[in-house]
Amino acid sequence: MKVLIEQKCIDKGVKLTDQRKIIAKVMSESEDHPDVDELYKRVSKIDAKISIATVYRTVKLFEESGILTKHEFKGGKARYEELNESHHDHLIDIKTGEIIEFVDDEIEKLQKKVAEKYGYELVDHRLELYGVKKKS
Amino acid sequence: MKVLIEQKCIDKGVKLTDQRKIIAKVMSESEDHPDVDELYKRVSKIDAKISIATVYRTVKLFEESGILTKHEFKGGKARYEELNESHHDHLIDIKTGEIIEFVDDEIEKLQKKVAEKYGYELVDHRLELYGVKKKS
DNA sequence: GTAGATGCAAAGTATTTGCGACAAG
DNA sequence: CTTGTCGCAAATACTTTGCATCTAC
Repeated sequence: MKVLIEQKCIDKGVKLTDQRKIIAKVMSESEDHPDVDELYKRVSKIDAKISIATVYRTVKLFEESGILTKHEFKGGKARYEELNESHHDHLIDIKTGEIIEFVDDEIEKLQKKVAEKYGYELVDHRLELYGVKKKS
Repeated sequence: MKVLIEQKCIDKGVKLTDQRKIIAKVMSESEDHPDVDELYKRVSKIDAKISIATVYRTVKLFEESGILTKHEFKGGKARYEELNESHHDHLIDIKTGEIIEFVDDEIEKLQKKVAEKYGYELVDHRLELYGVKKKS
């Protein structure tokens, strides 16, 4: 069963205000990777009085609390996605903007190996593939 | 022998103004990945009258002409690097900001394979490793 | 000579912040 | 109660652009 962001806030001791509950709900229900503007539009439908400053403050707070993760894909605004157990990278369709999530254990291993080769411990990484759909 | 950016401009039919020659020279001589501000500082030492708007316009032009490449590493400003034959990715020291360039053919191949698995032709990619130096 | 480049300042984006009012625990 | 949050508008950081002038080819 999916753990709601609201529950994660409680678990992590993040104070729950009405605004945060709405933002949490909207992000929990989002299957895509909305940017702040899009998220603001969605929460505004539920409560038109929420300010965009609160949305910015909240996504930042959620990110720092390990609830959301921020992506900055090429040539776009920052987008947010719920952070859950399963790590994945992204394949972006440069024509349509569609985003496909993928996992490749072998690439993960090789990344760690590269970092180690240079005497580093891998703390974070970013792997994005940009492609166009092949005609089949 | 290293091909200067100025020569690349001639080859690609990019008009060479005094300002562009200076920016080309500074980038050709840069071993690092300067952001626009840093580049502006460097060119200002040669010609203090160059405006930052010209620097912005020029890096964009050079990027579109395939002479420079732009990086937007996590939590920083856009940085530029000369684009040359050898593709490479980056390992960034999150403590010092040091950037190490690396190549891993196996990762490259796997990326292409992942894209193909989803029916895409890989057009571009971004791979960045963020790490901390290990005590040896 | 002319299309395109430049410098300047103003405008545009995305995001952050100071502050007084307000609400969660 | 009291600490932290909110809404608002102003501020910031980075980048782009309109316009009159200038310059490479």
